[in-house]
Amino acid sequence: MVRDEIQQTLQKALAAAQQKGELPAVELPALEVLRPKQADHGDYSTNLALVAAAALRKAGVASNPRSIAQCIADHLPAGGPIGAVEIAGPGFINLHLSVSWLQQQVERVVAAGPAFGNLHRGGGARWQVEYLSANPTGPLHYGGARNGALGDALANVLTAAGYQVQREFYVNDAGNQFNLFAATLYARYAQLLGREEPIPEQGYAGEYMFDYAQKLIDQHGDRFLQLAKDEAIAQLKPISEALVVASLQAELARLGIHYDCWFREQSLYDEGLVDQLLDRLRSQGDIALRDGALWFLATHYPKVDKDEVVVRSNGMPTYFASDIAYHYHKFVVRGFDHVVNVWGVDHQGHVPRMAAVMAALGLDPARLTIVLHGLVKLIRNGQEVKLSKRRGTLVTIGEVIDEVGADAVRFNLLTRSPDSPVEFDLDLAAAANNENPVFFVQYSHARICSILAKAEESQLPPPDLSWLVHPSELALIRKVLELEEQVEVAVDKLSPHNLTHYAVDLAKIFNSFYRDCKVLDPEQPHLSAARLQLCQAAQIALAKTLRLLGISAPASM
RNA sequence: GCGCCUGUAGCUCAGUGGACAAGAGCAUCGGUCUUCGGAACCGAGUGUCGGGGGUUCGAAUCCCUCCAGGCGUACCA
Repeated sequence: MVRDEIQQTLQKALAAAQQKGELPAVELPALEVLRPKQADHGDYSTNLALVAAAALRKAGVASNPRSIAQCIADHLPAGGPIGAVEIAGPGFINLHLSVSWLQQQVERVVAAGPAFGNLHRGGGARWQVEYLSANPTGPLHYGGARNGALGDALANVLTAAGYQVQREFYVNDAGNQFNLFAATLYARYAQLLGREEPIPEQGYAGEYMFDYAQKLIDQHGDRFLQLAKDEAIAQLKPISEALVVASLQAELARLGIHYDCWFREQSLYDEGLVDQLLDRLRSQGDIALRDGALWFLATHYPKVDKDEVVVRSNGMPTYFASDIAYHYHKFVVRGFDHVVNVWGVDHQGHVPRMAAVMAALGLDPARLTIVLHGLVKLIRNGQEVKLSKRRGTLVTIGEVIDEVGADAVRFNLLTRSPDSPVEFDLDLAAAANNENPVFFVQYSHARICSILAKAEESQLPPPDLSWLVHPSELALIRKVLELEEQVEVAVDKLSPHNLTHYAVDLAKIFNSFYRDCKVLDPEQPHLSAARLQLCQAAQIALAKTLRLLGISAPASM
């Protein structure tokens, strides 16, 4: 990656200057390579001299940042990525990339192809990303789209960065909600078959329950009506779970989301893992009986101010009991090096307690990262749409895709940083359909593909990249190369939202290049060949960015 | 009450210590074009970076405080 190379080069120049005694050998903080906002400040810059001057001053040595900068600049080698060097302002060292070096990079990008943008940071470490987990009690409401888009893009980015990533959906099929779901389903099933059967109190009133019930009838006829109600519901549970999971899979596939593993909460009970771990924690003094309930004493661990019930006084375990077993399963049974859980901020209260669970299990809490994201407020007709699965007033992911389109939904949600709350106005999104940045980006991609396709008709000489000297050509090369840094940022922050902004930038810079530089010019075959290869590089970078975001990169539209 | 998050252009949002103009998209206004796909390009205007105080050579960015909104603070998930 370019920035790493620059960083190392600067480090060496500094060391060389210190070794020769031209600069005092003082300890310095980590060297920062910056991206100046202004183009005439170079491609990269560093405040190294300013930092060094401050350190010297502290050590009692008089110093001048500008002369330190000059000294470091004098030790920069020629021939690498660095071209012109300037000392500017109070002592910034501004670095311009060398033109010939930039030209060569185009070939590197094309040679890498779809692998361009991949990094070797992960070293194959086994990571799991768990996202969108929910009760299997119906279609996913729109808020889930943000969780899904974020988790999925995160998994893509981590994979590109060299981690071995497993995508997981945790199916909460063990709790009260799922029992209620099965009981409701039974009632709807009976009703469709003509038997009077009220849905349970607090049951799932949504219309979609009739759809599930109809599917049951299609597959199993009326045979559950022959059974006693309790027995029927018990038998219905696994069948209806499979039904719901299948429809979740279909709904999520429309958003481009696929999982490696659908992990059933109930399996943790079936295997006895929950009991086993509660026993273990009890014997090590982290669980105690209080007021008839069993409590996990989270306050034994740092930053936690509340204990948490694991088994209610009525004998029913809470979700938290299975959460303990679940994370044990992730780290110990399956041996993931690191786990990322993507949660809505409404679960923020559990973050410190999960750290306590990790510690109690003898695991390093740093191996579990919880990415929180703001909730989505859906606006329709200027009014907030309240979401409730139980009352049946939900707007599903599928419905929003119908209105706005999967690519636009993902792009829109991935433009925001996870921290920020989102107000999504359906009318606005639908009305502004053609003005959506996602189409701008996709259009640019289609345009490049069209040029590449057209070029196949013409005979061109082998590309000589030294023809690429136009400012718009060089700007495009720079932007293409930036993808690697953008992937790194996304991994560091565990948020891919910078990539949507990068995609818009890249598309814009390509469009300017397209205006300024005619690619296929019969009069200039050598220039055409070089520009064509640059187009290939741009297509590779743009398609890769979109792929990481989970957005389609159409060749025509 | 306490904790976490958010407050940046008319709207939707980036930027979270660096440079004499604070950025993008949309919207608005003006221009380009006999086009390798005009779903394009070029240009213009718009900001008390929620208010106030502080730290720093340098603050939208760090600290304190206040205001506004969201979420959390259950033997719910």
